[in-house]
Amino acid sequence: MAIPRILVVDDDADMRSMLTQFMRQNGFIALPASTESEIRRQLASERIDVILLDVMLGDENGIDICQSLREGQDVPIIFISALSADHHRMKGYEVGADDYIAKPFNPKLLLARTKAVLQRARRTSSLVYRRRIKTFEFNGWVYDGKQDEVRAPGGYLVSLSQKEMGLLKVFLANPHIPLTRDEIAAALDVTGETDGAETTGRSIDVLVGRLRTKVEQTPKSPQMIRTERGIGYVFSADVEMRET
Amino acid sequence: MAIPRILVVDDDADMRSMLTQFMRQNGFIALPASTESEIRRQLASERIDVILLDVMLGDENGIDICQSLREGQDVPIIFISALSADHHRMKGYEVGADDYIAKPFNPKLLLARTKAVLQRARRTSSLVYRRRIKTFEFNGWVYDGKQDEVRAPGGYLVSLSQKEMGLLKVFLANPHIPLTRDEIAAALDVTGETDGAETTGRSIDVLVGRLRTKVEQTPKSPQMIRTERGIGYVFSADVEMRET
DNA sequence: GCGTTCTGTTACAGCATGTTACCTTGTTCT
DNA sequence: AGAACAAGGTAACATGCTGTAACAGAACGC
Repeated sequence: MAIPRILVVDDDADMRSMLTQFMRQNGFIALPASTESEIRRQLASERIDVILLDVMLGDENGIDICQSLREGQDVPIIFISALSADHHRMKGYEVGADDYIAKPFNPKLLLARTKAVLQRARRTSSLVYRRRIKTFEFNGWVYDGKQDEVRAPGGYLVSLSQKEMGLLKVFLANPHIPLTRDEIAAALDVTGETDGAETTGRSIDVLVGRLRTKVEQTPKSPQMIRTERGIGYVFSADVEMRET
Repeated sequence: MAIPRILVVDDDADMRSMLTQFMRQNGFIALPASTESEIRRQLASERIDVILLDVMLGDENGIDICQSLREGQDVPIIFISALSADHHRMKGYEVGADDYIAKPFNPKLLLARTKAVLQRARRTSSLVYRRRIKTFEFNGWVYDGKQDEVRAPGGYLVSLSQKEMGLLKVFLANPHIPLTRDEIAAALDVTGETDGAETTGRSIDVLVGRLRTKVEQTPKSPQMIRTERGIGYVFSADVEMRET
């Protein structure tokens, strides 16, 4: 594919130029921006493949910007932030970011994540569920994004742990697409301190098993969450998404 | 038949010219294209026997293109991709590709596959079952593509392993056509890293045997999956396909 | 601080798949 | 027809992958 174009958004001039230079040295086309209006101007005039967005932009708030961009756009967004507190906020609040990196960050990690996000975007919808989509329906089940809760076919509320819920959302955002354990892990640990390549052991398997016991009628012969031997897992139910 | 005409689709100019030249040196007529609209223009104005399609086409997505081409056309398509992750996607999501090659690819392999696809196309429908076909019926048996499950004449669910299921699908897509072990192996492992010529040993035989024990009433004298001595196997039942 | 819930790790058991070896069946040549 | 050979069938084994129970540490709520 053509060279990826990255929009670097930061109101601190040093940081901005540092980032753009770094990305350029690594084979990307990096464009700087410092305010929301600049972002919009760039988006309108150029093809942009991914946005690196500092959470704290002086007056403007990165999270708000992200959400408002999401209204119309579908460009992948990676957040950068110094505050570990933001972390938690992002986790709970579904902002619509595709990934998240803490400052000071490991350059290699930033590169790895950027590439991962690009690849993902190129293929299909991104791994991360988007905020504006409010509800998912599958096989009579409903995930209500507003309440962040899941209901079984009868309408009964099913309580999932955070990770289980996260995993389900990853599946819902990628129905019929086989996901590797690594991809799932990357999508779940927005925090992931580890370098890209590593495996977390069998934790994904166990998590999948736990989710199956809660959402599959017969966990022993799963209908929705299928195993792809040697590859990973696929969510094989048709998923309907609604915004209302 | 006349000289085969190949449409080489890649947005990277170097890659495109490399591929077209290579194919020309090997006796094909190669036509370049870089966008979906170019593909459609070529298809409309020329006879095209096979399309080599890069999965990643900058803005446009090869997989989407493939699917949309499939709506109207039946031209064989061979995917080319650098990402081994795409692999998995293609496997799960039944895209309608006829074959798949990883980049960097072995030129000999590319040639072999292209020729194989051409021959196949000359015979009948391609080896790969198409996603839009939802259901196959044969001898009272039903393969339900939506659930990806198989039911015996009484309506009983029969559990097949992934490979067994894959093999069955290959047969269903090619009823009455003798398939060599190589063809079957190629259709099953979309991964096929091995060079074209090799045999995988007896694994196909064993797999056929296993499938027979599950779907043949009398596995000892198989009715549907017949052996063609010195050649391979034929699925000799009439298959009815439905989309609903 | 203390119990509860969540999450990751480990270990073991059970499949799925490929390989090998031996047997059966079919073919070919005298 | 019979011997010699080739090709396919399949049981038995080997291996690697997955499911899951059980444990331990971490996170959380009160």
